[in-house]
Amino acid sequence: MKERAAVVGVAVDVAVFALRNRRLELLLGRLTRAPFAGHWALPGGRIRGDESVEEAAHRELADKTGLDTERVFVEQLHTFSSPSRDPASRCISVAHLALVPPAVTLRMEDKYSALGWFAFHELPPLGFDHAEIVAMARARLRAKIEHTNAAWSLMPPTFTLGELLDAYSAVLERDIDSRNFQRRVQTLGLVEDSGRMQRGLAHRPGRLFRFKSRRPLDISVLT
Amino acid sequence: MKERAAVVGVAVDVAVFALRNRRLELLLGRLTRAPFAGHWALPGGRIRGDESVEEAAHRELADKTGLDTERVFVEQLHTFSSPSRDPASRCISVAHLALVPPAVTLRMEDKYSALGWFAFHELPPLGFDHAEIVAMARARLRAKIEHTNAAWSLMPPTFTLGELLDAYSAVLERDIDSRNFQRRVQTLGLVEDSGRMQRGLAHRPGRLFRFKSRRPLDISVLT
DNA sequence: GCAAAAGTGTTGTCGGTACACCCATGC
DNA sequence: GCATGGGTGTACCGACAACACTTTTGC
Repeated sequence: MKERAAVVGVAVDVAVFALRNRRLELLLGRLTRAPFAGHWALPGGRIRGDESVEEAAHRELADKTGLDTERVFVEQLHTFSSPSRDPASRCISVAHLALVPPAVTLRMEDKYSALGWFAFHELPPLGFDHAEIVAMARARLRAKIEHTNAAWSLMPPTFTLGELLDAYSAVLERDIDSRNFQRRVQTLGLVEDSGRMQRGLAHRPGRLFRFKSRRPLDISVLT
Repeated sequence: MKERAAVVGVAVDVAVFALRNRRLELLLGRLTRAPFAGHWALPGGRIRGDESVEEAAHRELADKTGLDTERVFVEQLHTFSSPSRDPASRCISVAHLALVPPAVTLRMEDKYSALGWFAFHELPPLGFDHAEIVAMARARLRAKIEHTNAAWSLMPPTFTLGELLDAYSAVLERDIDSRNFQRRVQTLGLVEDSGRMQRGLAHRPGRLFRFKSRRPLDISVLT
């Protein structure tokens, strides 16, 4: 092999997070092909000749979830490039972080024998170096939630402030004072009252809000 | 071309920053080979078969500056992958951010006809998409300086608190109250008095400090 | 003495945290 | 009534910005 022209494959892998059952869940597929056939892994695959890695990540996500580019938060995370990370062939992976709303219908492909959501604290063993990718994605998610409005992407179209708090609380894994949280979100002026309320609960119903804009902002809802 | 097995080259490019002449400067090389022969560009090149992109970035840096891995801050920045970014061949670039101390002796290679430091606000036109890389590196640098102790890597072995302030001030491009800055750095307890003082200046000499540890920390010296 | 940068002390203000308290719904 | 979560008001407290003031050098 000529040193200066190493043959290297380029793939993308996407850590897709959603809030389901009031906890953080991650999307995984069960691989059908070697290496790591039978193992669970992040959705991903080789990039094509005419697309950037971002386009490849969006394509992967659209293939699996049917979600279009507009409704999903996707951000490049890190490029993993250890020469030994793929035992079958030299292949680097440009890992991405994606955040999607709770209601998503999955679509299978022949590359996977199964596709499903896993509670973040109950993940199966993962193929390749995906455990490392997941750890970094988790850390990045925490940082994004703390310092930006990335939680927007995890919410359905309308939600109560209590549900928004649940999102923050699930990602940060700590309790947040709901009273201070409410005030803070309201005074930031980034949500607007949808005019509707929750119904049919055994407690005082909350107002249903929606985001004024889905635009990403470097605004911390916390401190 | 088969869609699933696109032939893609993988390169690294490194945005190397240093503080020289009390301002922020960037290391550039003048390319000798097409495309963009004669243009200035970030130091970089293809990765080899047996190394990760981080190792390739460190190798580039060692080749150009002689600095070893211990004395340099290097961090992956972003992977640039537009199919049209290199007009000669499909090649993605894993861009890195590097911070080095002021006293560095450069070493030329045949890949470049010149190698030198440029004041950040007086950069020449750059080849490839390196202007975009530089912009992102600059933004990342600002964020690192604000939220971590990354400035450590820009300082010589000993320095006065005034010089440390100059570093922050040059990167953030704003004035900082030197009195509050002093107190803050001292009370953080991350520097220690070297016992020596500045000499030969037309004003009160400052104490020379050194960092207790070069370890990267997520500690903000500012607010 | 004067200029310039190194340091120290003090004060006011802003923002977050903690928490007491009331409201609305189903059962 | 009771349980549960929604929502409002307020007081304390610490961190930081602002700035007055002193110190130490070279000329």
